[in-house]
Amino acid sequence: MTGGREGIRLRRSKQREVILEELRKLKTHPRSDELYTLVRQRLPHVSLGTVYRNLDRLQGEGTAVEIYCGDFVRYDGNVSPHDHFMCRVCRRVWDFDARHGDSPGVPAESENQAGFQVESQYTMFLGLCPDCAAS
Amino acid sequence: MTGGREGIRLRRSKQREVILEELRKLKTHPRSDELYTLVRQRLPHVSLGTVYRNLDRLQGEGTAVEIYCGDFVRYDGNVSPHDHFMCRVCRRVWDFDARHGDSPGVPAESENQAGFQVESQYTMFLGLCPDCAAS
DNA sequence: TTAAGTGCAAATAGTTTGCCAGAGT
DNA sequence: ACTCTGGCAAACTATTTGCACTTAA
Repeated sequence: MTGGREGIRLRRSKQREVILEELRKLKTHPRSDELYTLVRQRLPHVSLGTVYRNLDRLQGEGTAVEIYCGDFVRYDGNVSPHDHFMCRVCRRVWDFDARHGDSPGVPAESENQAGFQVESQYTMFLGLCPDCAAS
Repeated sequence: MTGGREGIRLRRSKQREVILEELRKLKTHPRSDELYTLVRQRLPHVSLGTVYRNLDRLQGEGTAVEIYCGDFVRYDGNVSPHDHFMCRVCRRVWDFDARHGDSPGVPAESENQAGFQVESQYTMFLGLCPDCAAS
């Protein structure tokens, strides 16, 4: 198993490479349009559609993570399990460490609840960021 | 403090009442259009805009909770802290109990991280629901 | 050579909003 | 009466998609 779908030979592309590089550079969990602006500085002719198509593919491969923020989606190049804080005012997202030593929040024991197969999980903390709390 | 904004005298309305009743009847965390369909069975002339306006208001008052599912928002009439499971295939959402006795997932100790004020939190579990796992 | 990937623009779809009529206090 | 609230439809905006052209392999 290579992980790809049957019968489809995947190719690399400069665009996808740059998109992933720029995403990984950031700690800010950018929106698609923010990433689009950055990528365009290196590839002036990329289209927003290409950014969306590749982000969708990266997340399908497990190389990027989508963070749903209500009005839009933010992207995270850090795939390792970690949690997020979202400011209810400016809607920006930060990494947030709230895990205890004994893996809290893990589904009750080993078995899944009533046949639900948990593949991943995340905790979202909501509140005010330092900037918005100050104003 | 009544919780309302200054200078605005809030009124009750039949529409909002019915919307909240229908929302609370459900365990299914409906989308706006699903709720719209239900409410229209009791109030045939409600508009989708009214449903949105009232759901927004209910969540602003803390009477309902928005669950971001990517393409759309789901609503939950259960305001008490609890977690959710979302099926990655059908995108439906269920309540999910994964909390331990010692309040896991709470931000590190009493103080907030670097000035971030946590007001609420939730954990989302992602995976396959029994229905989609079977197919 | 061949089909995956892209650029572009138009289309989609969930949600929001302006406006005026209607209703709660 | 005063003004919050709703109905309706148009507007908005993030995202998706069709199509012809490029390009990796």
